[in-house]
Amino acid sequence: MYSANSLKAELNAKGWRLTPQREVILQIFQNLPRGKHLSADDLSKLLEKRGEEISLSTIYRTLKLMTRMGLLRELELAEIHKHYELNTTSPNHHHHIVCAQCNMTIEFDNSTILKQAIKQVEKSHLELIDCQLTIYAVCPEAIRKGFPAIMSENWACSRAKNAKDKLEQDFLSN
Amino acid sequence: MYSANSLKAELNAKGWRLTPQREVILQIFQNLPRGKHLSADDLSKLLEKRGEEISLSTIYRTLKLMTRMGLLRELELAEIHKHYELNTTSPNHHHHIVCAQCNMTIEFDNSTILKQAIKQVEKSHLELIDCQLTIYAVCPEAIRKGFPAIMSENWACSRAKNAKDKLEQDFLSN
DNA sequence: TTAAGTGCAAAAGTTTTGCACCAAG
DNA sequence: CTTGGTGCAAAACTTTTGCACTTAA
Repeated sequence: MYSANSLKAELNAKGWRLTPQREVILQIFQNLPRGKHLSADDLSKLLEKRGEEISLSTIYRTLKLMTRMGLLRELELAEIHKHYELNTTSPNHHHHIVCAQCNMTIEFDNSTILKQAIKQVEKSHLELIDCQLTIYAVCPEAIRKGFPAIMSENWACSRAKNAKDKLEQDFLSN
Repeated sequence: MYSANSLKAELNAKGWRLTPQREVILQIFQNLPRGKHLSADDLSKLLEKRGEEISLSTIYRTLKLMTRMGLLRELELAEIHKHYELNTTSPNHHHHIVCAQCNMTIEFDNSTILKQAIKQVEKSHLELIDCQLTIYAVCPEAIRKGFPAIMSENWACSRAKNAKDKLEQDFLSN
């Protein structure tokens, strides 16, 4: 977990500055319940709700910066746009399964994957920042309903709906 | 490799139709050299160059459809927008390493990853469509130049530049 | 002090959609 | 025939940028 001080140190070492905006944003991600990700827009709305509004441009710039620094991971789940979460090593490092039909997302742990990533990166003489295994699959409900067609474009299985409700209930509306 | 006939069968089974546009698009992906990916826009330009223009809306709709069908894989590499390639099982199934600094992309094979994905999917009672391990790393040149800061926003290491030139030379301009 | 960071508004892209027409099955 | 697909143009979004003003170091 990053303190404001270590963030400052890391930024300053590169000629960058610690600003209140950057501190707040990192804090939000640090307090995000496991398994929740935020898009630029989610983050903006959340900040607004908390009365700490930060301009969208700054949000975009900060997300990009922190991703490049290796502090955040950029998730590309399903067709929804980019989401971010904290980039942590063990014990929270995890991967995702996404339903190709309804975008439902499940997290899972798997230490073998990280080991393989380390192996590959060493082979290419690179420095590892993050690795994400994204599995695209179809959930049983979607299969039953006749994947991959038949259903309307914005059909979502009940699991996906629950997950979405749960996200809002857990986090965005408090 | 999909023939026009098997594509037709798969589409028809779901109440969809085989159109010349869909056939051409699938064919393009089938003939794409290994390691090349196309964005919607690349595909559009390529088709135009070949004199088989297809409207951008149709391209977007087709890419989405084929991804949902499991025919294409949607790649989310670096900060560049979505790219697509054929979704193949062995021997062409592969994964990507992306430089967080310059977006250079390297492909690699690793059969362990697919095995892990199958394990995870079975555990959740899902049906596998695709799995992609994306490794974010920093290339040596970027490290030397002082990653993650100092360099300008659109700095790219020489490897990235070469890779980009190579793509154009290999494929887009012929 | 001074260079980096922010917010705003505008611009640049990318992706989606409504609708009339076309064509596959 | 009938229903799904296409192309076009417009709309909707998301993300980036130029610029004047702040502010961290």
